[in-house]
Amino acid sequence: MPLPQTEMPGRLQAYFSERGIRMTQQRRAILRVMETASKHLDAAQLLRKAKKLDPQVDRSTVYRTLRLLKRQGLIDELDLMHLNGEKHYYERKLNRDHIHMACLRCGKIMEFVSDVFDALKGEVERDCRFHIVVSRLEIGGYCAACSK
Amino acid sequence: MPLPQTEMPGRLQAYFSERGIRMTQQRRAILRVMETASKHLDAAQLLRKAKKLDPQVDRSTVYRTLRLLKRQGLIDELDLMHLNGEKHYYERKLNRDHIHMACLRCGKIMEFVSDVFDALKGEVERDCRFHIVVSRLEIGGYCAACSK
DNA sequence: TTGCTAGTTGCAATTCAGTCGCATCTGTAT
DNA sequence: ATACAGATGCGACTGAATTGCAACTAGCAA
Ligand SMILES: [Mn+2]
Ligand SMILES: [Mn+2]
Ligand SMILES: [Zn+2]
Ligand SMILES: [Zn+2]
Repeated sequence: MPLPQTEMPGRLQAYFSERGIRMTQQRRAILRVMETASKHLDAAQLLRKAKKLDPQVDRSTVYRTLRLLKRQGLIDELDLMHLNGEKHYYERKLNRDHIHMACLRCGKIMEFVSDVFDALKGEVERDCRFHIVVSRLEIGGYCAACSK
Repeated sequence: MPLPQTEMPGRLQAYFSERGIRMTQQRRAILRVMETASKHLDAAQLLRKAKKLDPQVDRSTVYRTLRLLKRQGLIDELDLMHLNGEKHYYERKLNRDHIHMACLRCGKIMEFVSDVFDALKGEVERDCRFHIVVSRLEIGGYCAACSK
């Protein structure tokens, strides 16, 4: 009978074992938060949520795990226009890349998936002979509600 | 006979007077550096260069002027994939937006202008009814030389 | 020219995000 | 069970950026 923590491993945990990356209590908590997060989290929010699953998680472990997840290409790092300080935000990398729009007035963050974006990346790879690993398109401006 | 500092005002200085923004010795130095910079500068580099024109320029004035230039839409702020610490980079906003690519191996920064990029921004404005003020597409990956 | 004043500056202290060194601990392979 | 590479917690630290405040000055009006 498997332990509760290892039941239904999320995709991030699955990647870790596939790639032979060591799993720890703290990483389990952090990965679970990243997996179930509904929105972009900064490191402090991630720490707070992870501590609820395992009070023993430390800030430096959060940062070290974020670095690992970035290196593995499992998460993306965002500025979200640094509307609120210099911190960065993180989200799971899903199948399809998306654009982020941040409203400079109300702070709302919107996401947008676009074939044109994919075409643009294809153009860069082809015309610049540049092998893309990670891409971030972040747009600042005014949302529909704030535009008028 | 005009003073040397006011001869041939650069475009940034011109914008300042057009918009009734006060001009100071320190701002003159900072604007001149931004105008003549051949590449993306971080705040510390900008400070060093500005000090050569006016040794009296202070770090906080550099940051305050950068904030002003950003608010006025005269410069863009970049991460350049934070390849070298958490600092940000700045460049004059020119007529045409461009994409930044950063090689994760050799650190080279490349720029790329693309109609597809412009089309993508058009799509965002139209489909999301989002009024774009500033946009940043930053790509990390491997340049042609480093790809093989 | 001369003052006036709102806006700007320098400075030092401060905040804040993120990193690091090291002793200790633990996941995993044997 | 044991060994040990690798991960962790802790606290100190770094580096980027901000701030409060007294002093200064650009730009304007008299
Ligand atoms: Mn997102
Ligand atoms: Mn950033
Ligand atoms: Zn809005
Ligand atoms: Zn390269």
